[in-house]
Amino acid sequence: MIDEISLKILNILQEKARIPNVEVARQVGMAPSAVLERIRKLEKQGIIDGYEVRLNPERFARGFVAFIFVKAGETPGEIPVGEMLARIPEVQEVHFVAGEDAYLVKIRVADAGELGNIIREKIAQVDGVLSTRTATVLTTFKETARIPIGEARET
Amino acid sequence: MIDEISLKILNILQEKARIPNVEVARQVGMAPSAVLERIRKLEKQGIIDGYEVRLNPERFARGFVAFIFVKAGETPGEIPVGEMLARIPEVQEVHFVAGEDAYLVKIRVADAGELGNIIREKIAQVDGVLSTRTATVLTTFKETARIPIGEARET
DNA sequence: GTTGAAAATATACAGAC
DNA sequence: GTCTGTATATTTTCAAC
Repeated sequence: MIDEISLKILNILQEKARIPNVEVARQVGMAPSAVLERIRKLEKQGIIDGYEVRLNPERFARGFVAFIFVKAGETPGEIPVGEMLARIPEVQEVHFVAGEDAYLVKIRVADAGELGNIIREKIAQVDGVLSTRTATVLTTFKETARIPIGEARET
Repeated sequence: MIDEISLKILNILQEKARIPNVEVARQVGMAPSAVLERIRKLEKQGIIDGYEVRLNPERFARGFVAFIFVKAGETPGEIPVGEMLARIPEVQEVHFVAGEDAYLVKIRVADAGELGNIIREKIAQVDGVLSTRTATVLTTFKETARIPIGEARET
């Protein structure tokens, strides 16, 4: 479904998404129009989901990362706790994890103080939340949304 | 350090990073050249870190997410466990978290089987790794690297 | 920051494979 | 169906203000 050339194009875009089309064409050795057509098709097929700018969190007072396990006892018929948590702007990720009826929440804030405020004022207030357990991050070694492609694992 | 106009530009780019410059200029009501100059400056200042294409993980057999707590007893003088974990391609995030001498690892794989393989063959093999505890994700409610800007929180 | 013109790039399209 | 090559439209770049 995805051939070698498209994989190469995707790899180039993963490296540097704002690269001009002609440059991509040069790197894969094809005419720009052909590359453009492929990219448009990858977008329409939903293989390319979109393009994002990556901002430096430190520069926006968002350098402090924490993961919070949120235990919830859902009440049927209401908005799921996960959706309520997702609406908090500082929250970047909300996953429901197996095994303990809990959500795992990734959050980015300025410092420990702000973290405490949000847990108390926003997370604990969500209907159905029973308890939270927080793990604050001291050092980040890797943080990317990139997925390795090229080993012919396409579906 | 960042004024209203640059914030607006960043918000537009966060919405849709591959938008043409002239379109950004239209939206902020300035000349394209001025917008370009601002963007270049934001890039040089490291406020804009880069641009990324967002690929659909499902289409690359990477729809299964898990978080793994990796307990480690570091041996001084060697490569930190966190760095070794970061080198595993399927691993998207590695954080050292406070309180339990443990790393929190986010990983994307095809399925539970592949997860088991990687834990056994790659993670458990890293020098200094003592034990792992895995939480597999059943549902993801939110997953973004976007940080809310605009509330004048800039540093 | 703006304008305006030159250069580069993106897009659409016709024809070859 | 995908590629190349060409034309046309749009955007980027850069100098002058």
